[in-house]
Amino acid sequence: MTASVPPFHPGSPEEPLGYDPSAVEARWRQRWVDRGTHSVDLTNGARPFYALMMFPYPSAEGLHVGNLFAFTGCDIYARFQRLQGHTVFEPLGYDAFGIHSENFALKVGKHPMELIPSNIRNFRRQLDRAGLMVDWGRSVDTTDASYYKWTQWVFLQLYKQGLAYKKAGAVNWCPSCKTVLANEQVIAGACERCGTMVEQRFLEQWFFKISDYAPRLLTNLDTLDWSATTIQAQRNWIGRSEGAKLRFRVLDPLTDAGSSAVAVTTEMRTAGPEIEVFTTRPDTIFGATYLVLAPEHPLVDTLTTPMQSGVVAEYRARAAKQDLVTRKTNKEKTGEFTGSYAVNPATGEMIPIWIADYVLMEYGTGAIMAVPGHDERDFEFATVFELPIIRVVAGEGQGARTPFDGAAYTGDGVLVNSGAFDGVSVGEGIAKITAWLASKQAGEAVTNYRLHDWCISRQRYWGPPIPIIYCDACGTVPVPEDQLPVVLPNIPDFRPDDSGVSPLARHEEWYRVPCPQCGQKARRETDVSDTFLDSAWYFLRYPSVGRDDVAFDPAVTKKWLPVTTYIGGNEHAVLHLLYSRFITMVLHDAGMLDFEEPFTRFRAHGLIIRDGAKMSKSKGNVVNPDEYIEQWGADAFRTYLMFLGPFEEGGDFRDGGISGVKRFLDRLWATVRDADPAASADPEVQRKLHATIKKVGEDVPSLSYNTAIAAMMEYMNVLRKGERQPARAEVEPLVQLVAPFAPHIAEELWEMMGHGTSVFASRWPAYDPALLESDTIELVVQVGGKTRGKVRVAKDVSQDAALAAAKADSAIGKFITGEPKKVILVPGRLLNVVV
RNA sequence: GCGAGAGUGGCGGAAUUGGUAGACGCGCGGGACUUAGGAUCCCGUGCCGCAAGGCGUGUGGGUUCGAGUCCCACCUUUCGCACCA
Repeated sequence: MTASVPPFHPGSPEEPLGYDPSAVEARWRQRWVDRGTHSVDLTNGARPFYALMMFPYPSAEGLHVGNLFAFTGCDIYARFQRLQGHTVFEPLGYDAFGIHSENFALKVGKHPMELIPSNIRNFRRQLDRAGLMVDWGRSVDTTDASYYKWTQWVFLQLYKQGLAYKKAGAVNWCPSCKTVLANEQVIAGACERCGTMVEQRFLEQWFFKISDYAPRLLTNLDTLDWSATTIQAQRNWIGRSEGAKLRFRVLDPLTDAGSSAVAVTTEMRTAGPEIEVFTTRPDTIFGATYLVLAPEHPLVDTLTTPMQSGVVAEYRARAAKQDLVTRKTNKEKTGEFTGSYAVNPATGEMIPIWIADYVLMEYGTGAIMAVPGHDERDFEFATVFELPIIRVVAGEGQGARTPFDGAAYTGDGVLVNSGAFDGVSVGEGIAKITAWLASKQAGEAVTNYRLHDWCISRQRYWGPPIPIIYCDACGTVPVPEDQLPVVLPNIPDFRPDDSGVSPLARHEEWYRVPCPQCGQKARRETDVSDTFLDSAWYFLRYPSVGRDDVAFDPAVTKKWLPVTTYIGGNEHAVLHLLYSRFITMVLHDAGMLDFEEPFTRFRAHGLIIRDGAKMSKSKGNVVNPDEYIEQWGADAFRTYLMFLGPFEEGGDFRDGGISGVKRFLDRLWATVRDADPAASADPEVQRKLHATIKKVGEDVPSLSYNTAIAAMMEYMNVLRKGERQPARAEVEPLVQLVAPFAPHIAEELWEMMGHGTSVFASRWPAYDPALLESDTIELVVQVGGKTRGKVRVAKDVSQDAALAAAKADSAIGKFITGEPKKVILVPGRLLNVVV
């Protein structure tokens, strides 16, 4: 915690008599616990409202302002809903497994099992201090066996449905650290910790078949009340694209090897295999002059001719050695010819088959038909290797022979050099050519998704062991549900080694177990699961915390789920939210949930920045919430965070700004203290009060916290204008409006005004629409579109009367020269006189 | 490159269906109370100008009685995805 001390002025700011935030806040923290204010009756609570926030990773650094910003925003929303008469369930827990904790533990030389509990204690202290309405009786800690028992159970449900399977997948491997790395840990092809160049390894991994759910995950998005940016991100990630799968017949490599002069005709019968490609542009098939397979494509061995086998093997080895990130970033085209040819089903011509790393095994079929005339990447490749480029689409002003000007033409147009399809538009051509090729058994229309299966294996220590046992006789056997949890053993040597498998694989005493089916010697799966699995179902657990016999109780789940409102960061727009939706759908399909979308409403909050940059230790601009809360109180800090800017966009943290919010709370305190209990409300003040109740009541549910606070400040200025003495009736509702933002002081003031129960047991004040308007208004007068002044007139003034009033006003009248050409009256707003 | 968003005072940010641009707060200036003020309270504060007035929402056009808001072109910038065929 260096360089994070904000430049406070020495000495505490002076507070109005009696207002000591730390004393007030301590008192109410205790009362809330004593009175059980935040523990919810899940069985009988009326009008259930599940307010969810994204649970934090309990780091050793402690709570980040970003966390507090998100939690406060959620808490305000939840407290507001409570004042609306809902029974609000606001749980919070800890997402404490994963590579972050593990790496940190390795760095400081402590064991995560010792580190995490102390981090959690510190988090809990900070969270309590912030005044959140959290029901701590129902918290979760993903690293606790009572929780991950059910995470393992979730895995088994997927396994049962055939949605969990094992296959070899590519991972990043650091040969120096001897460990698997996540893509984010690879910086420019090197390991982020030691700088060694990272390689690719193929390891057997467990996957979840989320790709089966791609169409549903996509179409359901239309039914969700979510932030538009989040929906968009999911759409892009799922990446639906329509096109065709086309089959290219391969010429027999043995027959044709080395005889490039052979005349190939469509009549030539060959016994070779077929290559399937995916394309979104089947209309351009007449321009497909070669095929490209991913280096990892299973057909490469069969296709490679003896003459080419040396260079191909070398190229494949190089591609395999390269890490995944660099391969996808490096755009220079490389590749090798396999020596084989295929037949273009449209032209009947012989085209060469290449391999190149710009074709990815994980997308489509791992093979493409290259149309260099109309695809930029293929154009680059064809240029490098001098392959033929044919025009098959002509845009405006182009013809069949228009040369390419150093680039592919990817625009719209009509087909040319395409036999019977010449003159057909691109759009029509896609459908017609697909149908034509389908009639020749050479392909069919398909929809492809970018989303690929979710790899959940981690060759690491700090996670829930995957509940699988391998038996020589019975094969892969799931751990029976009644034998869960598979407890993660406390081992001192949890550092990964060069074996490429989890540290647990070094512990024979742990992984040697009898087969649950036959009793013979067997071994446990030694990989642990991805942290995203822990968080993909935690919201199902909260209401059922304490139940050791089920993951989630059907009755309580039916009452409380799906989540009413989820508020969280858009950094989880894709993975966490998508995985949660997937797991929910799977459990729904298994008949365990009666809904298939877990989060009815989701809102993404913005990011807090400071000095124009994201807060980070390396930039030295991190704010320590403890110091601010100590200095200003949690109420002021909460309100200030919300006042920085629009909640959904984030804000710029400036040290000086909090004083304005604190002053507002001080004035609120003084106003209650000085209020005259007997006086009746001043009509003008009351009008403003009702306008404020309306405004705040509209702004809070739309998360416009900054403008809600501004409105309350504005009201305070009216209330105390010229040091007037306030009437109690004028300030009492304001205390209720402030309550969601600054709950401690609101409780204290509510009590000071003689209420025996919590302000949160009161109901949100109502406003009287009749009080909002007065009989006269200030009408803005423009002359020729320029504002010249304003006149006070009756609310429903006629145009003529308004014009007369404007002329009568000397400051305005002098601009009205001659007879007006046109007069526009916007009732209640303005008058524009055109001269 | 693709997708989504954002450009408004010294600063963070407000602005209903197109209808007083700059709410609210910070900062700054003046005053009151004070031994004192970095506390509190009051008043002021977009820019130019003594004033009348003029000019102002990234740039250039357009629509309109009237544009921060709508349309066209462009510039800058943030975030996400990125050789996705």
